[in-house]
Formats: sequence, structure tokens, C-alpha cells
Amino acid sequence: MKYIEKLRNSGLRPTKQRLKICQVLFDSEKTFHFTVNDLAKKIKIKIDSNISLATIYNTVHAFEKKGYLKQIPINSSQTYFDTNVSDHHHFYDLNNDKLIDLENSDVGPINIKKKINGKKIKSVEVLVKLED
Amino acid sequence: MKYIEKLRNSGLRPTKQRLKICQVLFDSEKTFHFTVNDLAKKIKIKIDSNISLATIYNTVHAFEKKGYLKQIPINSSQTYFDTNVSDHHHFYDLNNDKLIDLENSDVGPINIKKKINGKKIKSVEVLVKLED
DNA sequence: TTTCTACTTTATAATGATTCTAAAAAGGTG
DNA sequence: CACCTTTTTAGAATCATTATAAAGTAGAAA
Ligand SMILES: [Mn+2]
Ligand SMILES: [Mn+2]
Ligand SMILES: [Zn+2]
Ligand SMILES: [Zn+2]
Repeated sequence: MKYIEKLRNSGLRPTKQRLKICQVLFDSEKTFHFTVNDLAKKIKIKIDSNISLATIYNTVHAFEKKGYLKQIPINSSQTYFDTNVSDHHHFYDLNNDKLIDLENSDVGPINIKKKINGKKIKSVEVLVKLED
Repeated sequence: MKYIEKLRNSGLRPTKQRLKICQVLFDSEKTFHFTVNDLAKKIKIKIDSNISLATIYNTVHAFEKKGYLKQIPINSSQTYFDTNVSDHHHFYDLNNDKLIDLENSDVGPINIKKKINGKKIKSVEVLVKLED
């Protein structure tokens, strides 16, 4: 299985559960955005096995820490994650709570002119809110 | 009192509680960022009166809807609000969960080249995450 | 293979921000 | 004042997320 090494390299044991979650997250052609709830449903549908919510949370957070997933900064009752870990931005459709990718090339370079003493920039993310 | 009219013009009755919350939010020289919890503490300190949490939530949401406050898109366990309702951006310091304003002039114009059919842009916000 | 240990999973409880409820209080109008 | 509507409030409910701690598993060593 192709995810065993990916997990090992990150210091995560390739357990049955983690491998199945990898399948659901990373086997698809396109990247996608999801909440933990979305992911739990998807796992139940795609794979006929019960992975506990606690494990899904643990794994998602482990993947996030390792850089396999990104959190999307947004105000919502649930946290959104992204399997697209490249540097990019988002549209957020306020009418249906859906996220759409905005590639860097769709936004152009962002030049942060202000500097904060002793701090370095970790990420620069643009959120474009949409409405009808 | 200078907030009575502001409230009336927005269809909000100028109640004792709303006027006191206005004082705490809008009387200060500088704008600031806050969570509902922050605000509740500030109210208890600045004004010696008990305004219930429910009322603070109601009022903050009413003000947000009227455009007197802005929500800041960020992933945190609490929602952050901003008394600076001008178009601007933020630094978010991951080491202490503090927000710092980034004026439009500190970022330069952002040109969103991608369009979404039937949707219009409501806001464009940049979040710059900082670490030590 | 057997054993040992650290890591992982899981069901379940706890947490905590936010929202809901419904009764009491206050605002506004005539 | 009398009336009706809006607002406030204490407390309960909700619900995403995190913590707990017991049972299971992976990997390595013997
Ligand atoms: Mn996380
Ligand atoms: Mn709100
Ligand atoms: Zn994305
Ligand atoms: Zn601000």
C-alpha cells in the first residue's frame, strides 16, 4: 500500500484506520475541502468500516501537523480542512457554506509591506466571501 | 447620548444595555479586536453593571448585522470581532492568539481574477499568520 | 514465535462557546 | 396610564471538539 511509507516517514504507524482514512483523503483525483463530519460520512460510505470519531479527529490533526492537510481560516461552526496543501486561497460562498479554490495565479502576488518585530510570516491566505 | 441616534437609525432601540455596550466598544480612541468573553470582562470592569452574556451575544450580533462590527475569519475556539469596520486585513500571531491590523496600504491592491458565475464578491480579506 | 512496551483506537464523558427558551422587564406610542 | 412590542435575563440545551482511560495493536527484541 502506497501510504505506508508516507505514514512511516512522518513517524505515524500505518494502522488499518489511518490507511483507510488516507484512501478516502488522498486517493481521489481532485483535492477537496471537508469538515470532520463530512469525512466521517464519506468513510462510512466509501469503506464499510466503523472508525470512531475520536480516531478521525486524532488522525486529521496528525495529518495537519505533518502537512498532509491544511486548515482553512474561516468562521464557521465547524473547522474546514483542505487536502490541497499547496499555497492557495479560497472563495467562500455564504449562501451554501461551500469553499472553492483560488489558485495563486488567480490572485497575483501579495506583498506584505508591514513587518512585525521578531516574528516571521508563516502563511498568507486570502478569503473572498461570495453572495448571490 | 451620542449613540442613541446611531441605534435608532438602525432600528435598534437604545436600551441601557446597548448604550453601555456602545460605550465600551466605540468610545475608545483606537479600534480593537475582541471575543465575546473579552467584551464581557471589559464591560464588568469599565462599567459597574451586569449585562447578561445572552444580551452581549445578541447585541454583538445585531451590531455585526448593522455593520458596526466585523467578524474576523480565523480558526479559533472563539469568534473574534473587530471594531474597525473599514476594509482591512490582519496578522494573526500564533504564539499568543493576538490579532494586529494590516491596513490596505500595507498589502497593496488585490486583484481577484477568477469569477464565479452568478456570485458577487462581498469581501476580500487577507490573514497573515505569524510565528516566532 | 513469544514477549514486552509504546502507540493507537475506542466508547464515553467532559468541556466550552454559542444558541435557545420562556418569563419578567423595559421601551415606545397614543 | 394602558397597551403592545421588543429586549433582557437566567438557565437549559446544543454541538463541535477534546479528554479519559481501558482494551487492542504494531513493532522490535529476545
Ligand atoms: Mn487542529
Ligand atoms: Mn454572528
Ligand atoms: Zn483549497
Ligand atoms: Zn482589525
